[in-house]
Amino acid sequence: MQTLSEENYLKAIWKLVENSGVAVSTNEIAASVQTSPASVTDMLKKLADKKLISYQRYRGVTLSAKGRSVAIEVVRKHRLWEVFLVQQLGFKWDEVHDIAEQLEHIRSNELTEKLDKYLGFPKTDPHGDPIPDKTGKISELHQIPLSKLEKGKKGIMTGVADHSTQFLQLLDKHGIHLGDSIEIKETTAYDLSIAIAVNKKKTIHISNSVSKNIMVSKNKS
Amino acid sequence: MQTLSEENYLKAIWKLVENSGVAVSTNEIAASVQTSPASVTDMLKKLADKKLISYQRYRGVTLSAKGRSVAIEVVRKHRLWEVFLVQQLGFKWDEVHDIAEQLEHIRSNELTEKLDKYLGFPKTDPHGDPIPDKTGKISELHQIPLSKLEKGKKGIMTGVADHSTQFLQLLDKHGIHLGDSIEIKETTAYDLSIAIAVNKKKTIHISNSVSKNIMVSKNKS
DNA sequence: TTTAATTTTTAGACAAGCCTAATTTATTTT
DNA sequence: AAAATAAATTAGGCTTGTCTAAAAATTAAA
Repeated sequence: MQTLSEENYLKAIWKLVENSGVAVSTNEIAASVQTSPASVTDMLKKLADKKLISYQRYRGVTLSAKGRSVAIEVVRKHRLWEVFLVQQLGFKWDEVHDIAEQLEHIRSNELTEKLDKYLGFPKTDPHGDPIPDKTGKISELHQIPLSKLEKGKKGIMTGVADHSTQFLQLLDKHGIHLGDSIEIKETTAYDLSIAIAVNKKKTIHISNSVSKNIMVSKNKS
Repeated sequence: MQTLSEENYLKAIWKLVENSGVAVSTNEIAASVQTSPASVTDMLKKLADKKLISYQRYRGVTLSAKGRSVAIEVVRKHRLWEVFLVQQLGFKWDEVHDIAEQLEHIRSNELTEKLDKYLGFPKTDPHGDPIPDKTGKISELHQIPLSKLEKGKKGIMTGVADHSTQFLQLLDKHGIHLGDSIEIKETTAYDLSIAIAVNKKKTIHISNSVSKNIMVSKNKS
């Protein structure tokens, strides 16, 4: 049984490892959980004692099988609750993160499974992130940033790399939503900004900092 | 903003005051939150500093207006989540307490209000306990223990005084549910046991320790 | 109304999680 | 390869919420 704090560390480490594929540093974890490096070192010792991570001083951290499964379970709950909040309760996609951060720590396997079933075993959360199944398996996404798509190519928007309220609201303002088809109409080498057609209708102009954070699944031509 | 532990103390004090109407003792609170009297004294000081309770050493405790409103908000959330767990997710009424104990601490007014609406603004939880409304108002129940009903009288079962899994499962086994009509068929002076007719059909015999914990709303004749 | 029993509080400790400041190890630069 | 820089760890402390044992206050009993 893990404490709330331990769960948050494991989740943070999982996300960092997931993105980089290599061992993560104390500083990275500290930035991720918003605490001091010294506090992270303390916690890493505890997690190592509990065999949840593999850790050697000054050498960085990776998750053990057990630690990974705890982390994935937390992520699973977070994303399921986000689906509940948006689909059932009518929250907007930029409003659910903080609430799901709390709900993800509710302890009851039966609750998680019943919620999953209630929601119809969703594959992704409201931001397009995959929801691990009960065994911890996570479906592959085959996404690339919109910024990597060449002129003339089309994709379906299936996710975001930036989950901040600010960014999500910006997409709302531009009328860009999960599932929309996006075609690259124009690219500008100077600032890497692009013009895109959304659902074959409105054409809008977005900067590279925006297109980097829009994830799309490739389509032919 | 209160800590999880503070919320649990306030809830416990509220329930004790609600039942007795008088100031509650350190020992009663200790029994209720399953801790030592010394720990309770420590916490009472903190709660008094925060003006959540009115407290003088050796003299017992009552809630301040602010403390009462925090406690009622926690109870409101607990009972709303119980409705969700039973009505939406299909939990049985004896399975939801521990999960609701966790969910009651989730912080988000918007979540509470949306959940309330989603559930159709229920008046009572799966055990018949009234759900405080958004302003903290709690509807009166007009219940009496089944043991106080005289021979020949009828009532509608509307609640339980004992919320334990054991007791709830016993009622299930007897086929006694919220909303059932109950008529006193026979009373036995010796052991205070009674024979009752449930929904005008099956007649069953129950002991006083059981009838004491079944709450009914009186009906004519 | 003094003594005995009970209740409550104080004293002193401890674990979890966090902090800052100082030190140690690793990495980069020259 | 030595010096400078950056990263990580240790040392020492703080708060919250808990504990046990001892002391004080209240209540009940003789």
